[in-house]
Amino acid sequence: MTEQLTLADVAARAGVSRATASLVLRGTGRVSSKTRDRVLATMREMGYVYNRGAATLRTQRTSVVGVVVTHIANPYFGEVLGGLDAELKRAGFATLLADTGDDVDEQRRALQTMREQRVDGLALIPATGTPAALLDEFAEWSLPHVLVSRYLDDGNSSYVGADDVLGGRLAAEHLLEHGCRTIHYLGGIEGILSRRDRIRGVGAAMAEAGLPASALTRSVWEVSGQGGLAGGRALLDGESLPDGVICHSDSIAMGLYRALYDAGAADVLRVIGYDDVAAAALWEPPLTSIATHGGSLGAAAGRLLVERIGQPRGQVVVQRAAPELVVRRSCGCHS
Amino acid sequence: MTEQLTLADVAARAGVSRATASLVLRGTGRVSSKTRDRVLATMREMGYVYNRGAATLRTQRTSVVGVVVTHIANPYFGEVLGGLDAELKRAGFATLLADTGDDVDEQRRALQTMREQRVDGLALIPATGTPAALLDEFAEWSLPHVLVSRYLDDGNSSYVGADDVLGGRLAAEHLLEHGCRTIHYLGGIEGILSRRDRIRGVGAAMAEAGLPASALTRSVWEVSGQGGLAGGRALLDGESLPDGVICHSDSIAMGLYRALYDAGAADVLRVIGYDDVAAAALWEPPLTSIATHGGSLGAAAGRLLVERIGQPRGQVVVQRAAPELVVRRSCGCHS
DNA sequence: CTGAAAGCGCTTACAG
DNA sequence: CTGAAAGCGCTTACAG
Repeated sequence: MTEQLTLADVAARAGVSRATASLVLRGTGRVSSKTRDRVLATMREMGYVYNRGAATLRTQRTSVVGVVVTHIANPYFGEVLGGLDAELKRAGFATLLADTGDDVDEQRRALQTMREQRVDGLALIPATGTPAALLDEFAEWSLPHVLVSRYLDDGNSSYVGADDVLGGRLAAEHLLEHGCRTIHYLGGIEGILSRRDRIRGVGAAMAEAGLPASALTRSVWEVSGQGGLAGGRALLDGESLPDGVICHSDSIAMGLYRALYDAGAADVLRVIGYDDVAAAALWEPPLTSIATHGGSLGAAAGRLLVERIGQPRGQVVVQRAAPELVVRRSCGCHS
Repeated sequence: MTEQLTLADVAARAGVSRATASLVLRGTGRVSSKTRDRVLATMREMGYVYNRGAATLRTQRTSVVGVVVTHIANPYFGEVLGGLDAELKRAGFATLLADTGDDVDEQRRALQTMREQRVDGLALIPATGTPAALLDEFAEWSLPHVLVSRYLDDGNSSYVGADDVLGGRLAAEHLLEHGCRTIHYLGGIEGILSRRDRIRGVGAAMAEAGLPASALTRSVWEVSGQGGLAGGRALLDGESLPDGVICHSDSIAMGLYRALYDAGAADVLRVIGYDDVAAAALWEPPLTSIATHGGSLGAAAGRLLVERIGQPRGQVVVQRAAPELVVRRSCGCHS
């Protein structure tokens, strides 16, 4: 920031032209190894720091990727973000982060910043209520991007997420094996695709087991411990309890258990959570959950994005990772 | 990325010079409002996007701030990061993120990236084992920075964190009120300042209560659920149990409870956690914890950093936010 | 294998 | 109140 040592300074000291110094810096062949070593040594000795921004002006590449998330503090998204960041770093990109708080206007502002900073690509967990038309704008800007975790169906964007239909099915099938005849799907925001898909998977498994559609009930709650708590209380206040509950997230499952404990009825329900966050295994009872492996999902998104930055005209890829049922005890299994 | 519409294009269309267009863009007075409106309208109409990188080359300011953390997926750091990001955004800075995985070498690389990107300032949660000498380098680079959550005592850096001595004291005093005569401090990494400070606070409170130094024991475990689980098992395997346990984090407390439940001894100990993460209130028993309010801590760090960027020669500020004891039931209180 | 020169898109004194 | 010109620190054909 102060010194502003430039390549010209290094070149002068090393007795070469700026062009040669630049060639050495970028490792682009065509320089004798003797010269290279001398220049490199000079750089180190002078404490030269590459000015990436200046290079950007010339090359039109920033080596920065935008990552726009809905809620950093959410442990699951934290895992996704960790995997994403690691993979981007490996490919030589820095991560420009923005948290939208799941607000569409805030997201608009974040995207504007990303454009002004000329990010080379964008990983986006779209905020609830994002119009699919937003993606057309990306195409217009020719901004390579990949959707993560939440899908917007414009048929034109790459996406990495979990196979939610399968996740719902796995949870339901396990509950059915336990003999459940009625299942409640607890929580999640109205209208989001992941919830619809999971419920579809649950419904399919139940239909195959010969259960009527009425055997599957559902309710909408904020995706958080508080949402689960409120949902759990509502469930307990209802006229009849379902045999099993599939929660939209582990945090909802934890809130549900809080309600159950408060009512002195912790073992009255078979419960399955979703995401398999770190605390799930520690919970009492240990939470049976659908693992979606946020870290590797983020890493996959990172790899895909890097690929798209390399070939902007490449194929649209929609990747749905198979989730896994992790059986512990909240479903009624004993280990 | 493609179009590359420049200010010159806008100026030509609006019939003014590039200089005037630039003045309009930056809102730096000296332009008739008629001209301003015309230029602004032209920008909108043409879909012009400011190229911040180009401006940076001239102004030497990037409007980007580096945030280097040890572990994004940690829910507590996620909260800190959220508060930090919100505050930086408010001041017009974008956040360049790097996760070090608490590794010193990775941290070195992250800092190099931050320098190459010419960030205007830096918020750092230092990795375990970071030499205090690192901070001298920052001064050398004249890079405004603030340490967050973990202190390095170089007497020359601004810092925002929780008052750990007080936190330890609050936890101990509450346990003492419950009649505890022996206390174990569970987990945390050997040698880190926060652990030392908390233990000091615990020790002081116990001494004031007339207890001998031997009444306070401690053990070192990784700060995670797995660390807590291992620590809990070790505790149970020991010859005698303490009356109360103060955990270095809520995750450790959760791991401890897993060990207790597995041993069928969930209520044999009075337990206090640390951080008061969202799941603490849902836990069974609801976790009494020391709240450090990660979000507002992050926000405070953001404000301080913005201030330092504005006045690099300003005072060094060390801010220790007072933590609060949140009483729930794991300590033995009944609500 | 190396050097001279133009140019990336802005901002900022300096004239007028 | 507005315009012409220099310059921020790089990279990249193009000569030699």
